Amino acid sequence: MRRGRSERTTLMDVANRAGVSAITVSRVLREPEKVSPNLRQRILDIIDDMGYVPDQAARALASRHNSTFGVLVPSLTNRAFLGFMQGVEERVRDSTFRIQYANTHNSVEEEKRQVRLLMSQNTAGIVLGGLEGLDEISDLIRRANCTVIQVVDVGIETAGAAIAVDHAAAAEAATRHLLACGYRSIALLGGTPDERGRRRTEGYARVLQEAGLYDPDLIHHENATTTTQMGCRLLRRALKVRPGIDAAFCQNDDLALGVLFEAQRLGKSVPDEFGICGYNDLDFSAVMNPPLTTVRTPLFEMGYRAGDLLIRSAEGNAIERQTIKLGFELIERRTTRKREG
Amino acid sequence: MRRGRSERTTLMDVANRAGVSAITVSRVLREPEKVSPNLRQRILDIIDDMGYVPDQAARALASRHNSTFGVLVPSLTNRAFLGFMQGVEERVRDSTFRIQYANTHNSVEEEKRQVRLLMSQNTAGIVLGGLEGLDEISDLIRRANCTVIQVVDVGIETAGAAIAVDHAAAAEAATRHLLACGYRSIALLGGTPDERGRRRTEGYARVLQEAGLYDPDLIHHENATTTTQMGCRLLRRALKVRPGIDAAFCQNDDLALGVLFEAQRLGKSVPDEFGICGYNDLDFSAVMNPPLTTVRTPLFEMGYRAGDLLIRSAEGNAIERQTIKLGFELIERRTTRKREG
DNA sequence: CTGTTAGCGCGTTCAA
DNA sequence: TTGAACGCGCTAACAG
Repeated sequence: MRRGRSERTTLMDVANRAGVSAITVSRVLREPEKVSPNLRQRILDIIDDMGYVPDQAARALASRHNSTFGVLVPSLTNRAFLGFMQGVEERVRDSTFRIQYANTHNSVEEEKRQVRLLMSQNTAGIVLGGLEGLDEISDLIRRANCTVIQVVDVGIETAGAAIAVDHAAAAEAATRHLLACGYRSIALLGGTPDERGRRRTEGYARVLQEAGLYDPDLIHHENATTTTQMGCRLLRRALKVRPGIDAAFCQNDDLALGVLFEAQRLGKSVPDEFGICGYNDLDFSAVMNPPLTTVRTPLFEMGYRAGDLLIRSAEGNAIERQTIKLGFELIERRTTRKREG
Repeated sequence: MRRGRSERTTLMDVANRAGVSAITVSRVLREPEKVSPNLRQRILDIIDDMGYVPDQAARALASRHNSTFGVLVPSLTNRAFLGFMQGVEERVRDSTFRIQYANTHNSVEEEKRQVRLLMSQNTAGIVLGGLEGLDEISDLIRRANCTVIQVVDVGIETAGAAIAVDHAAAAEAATRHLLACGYRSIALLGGTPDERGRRRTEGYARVLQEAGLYDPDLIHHENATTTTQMGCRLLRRALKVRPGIDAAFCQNDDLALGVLFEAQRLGKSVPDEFGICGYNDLDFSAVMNPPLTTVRTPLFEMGYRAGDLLIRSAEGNAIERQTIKLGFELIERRTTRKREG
């Protein structure tokens, strides 16, 4: 039995054994209907017997295309991106395309490296889930020989097609809701402030400024991906700086979960004494005690639409520079009081 | 300006512009010290200016190797795998290798397809995070022309190197702990029962059988990835079938979180009336109210070690058929009573 | 339905 | 330090 780094079986090996030419074996694999049934079956048996696996590098080189999509996400630990990835998968799953993910760790440099790597592989299409270094990367995108779908915020100039959500407006809606519930000192808690986060912060600040309630000392970030433990820490920190805060708008539901736990531990009753609003409507949010008021972003759909654009483009449809704008929804549950009036 | 699917810039284009031969440009990229500084810089400038990106397919075909590792996980939604993936990343991050992930959706067929795809690309190494269809896949592994690291349970025959954890023993420890706390009717709650899950179930069943407390109607699964909402549903189902259950051993902490929420809603006090033990010690487990008793598995380290094996192997070290066995730890927190006696 | 010829873009090998 | 010739494994285009 062969083992380890043995020489690879090639198309030619199979062809020799079958007594046909290489192209016939190639056809059996790609256009089986063009080969007579008998011969086809005989070759398939030989392929199976020899354990032949086509070399994608050679295939990609010869045909000048590749049947995998690259999906770049800035973080693997942020559950928001998981919802997004599931959407892409769902759409791509029963096509002939495969997906490969890569993690850019919120780094523009890494993102550029990964985009280059994907381009180097003649990837059929790329989804860019991040939102950093847009200027630096748009040059790369323009030069790409494949479709690139960007997931961005509204109002951002993109080099190609894009899926956009208005994060600033979503944050405004959440902040307005907290005000409408009668909360007056609303903290903003978040992790590494990426572009999306900055836009949410803007929306939050705008509403509080209008209401004359803005205070920069209400804003707290840690430089890492959001976690539930971080939520606990941020609430303590916020309370230390401004003991009078009566609500928190969290940049992600996992933070909100931690805030709830910590508030309970501090003896603050939610929502009466302290209001919490999350972001993204993750799995656990609906079943917490009390259930979490949050902003639902169409994570899955964003992924699905991105996958759809990729596939349609790969099938030869021009998708050009369209930007698909998707909405959000404020889900009022029980971590905020009933609205006044 | 060039845009869209323009012809790709090749090594030859760069060489022509520089007035040198292709191989010199190739050397600038791979063995810069072998090209005179002046020429090197001039070529680098041209490469930059033309936006040349080497074609990995051609490179892989010519050199017969590739500098990316493939990491296959059965699920993206299971946070346990995220910890694992982070471990791999951490080890691989500042090497010259890149990582590409693929999701096998707990499907043996998909796993085989992905392994074939990776092999087709002459991937430098593969990590197999799943644990399904081992027999069917070991043939593929043996034929692989790259190192394959499997993440498995102890006692499983693997074709190559492996990282193993004794899931049955971990489940035994958890179940024994619940018994020691005085719980007598212990439900087992889980998602899609993969091989790991089956082994945990075995460990759980063994301990309860010894104690004369085993009852198949205590075991509940849903055929999907575990979620917090699933935890709520499973607890209700378990209580409907056996109203007298006084504890739950959950196959994953997110289930345990849901079980806690649901128990609170049902007015059951945790840990006095109802005990909960989780699995994996996820981020939120330490800060829940009350904090979760759980089994900590070395997810990050498993990934780190897998990445390490891959790199050492790619650097030419023989890593052969070793199996690295890693331990687990029962973390006693407050969702279980103090042990009796 | 099957085969022949040519070449994808690069790295290896050997020579200058 | 640089280059020429060749081939990696496969597919496109055209023949038969």
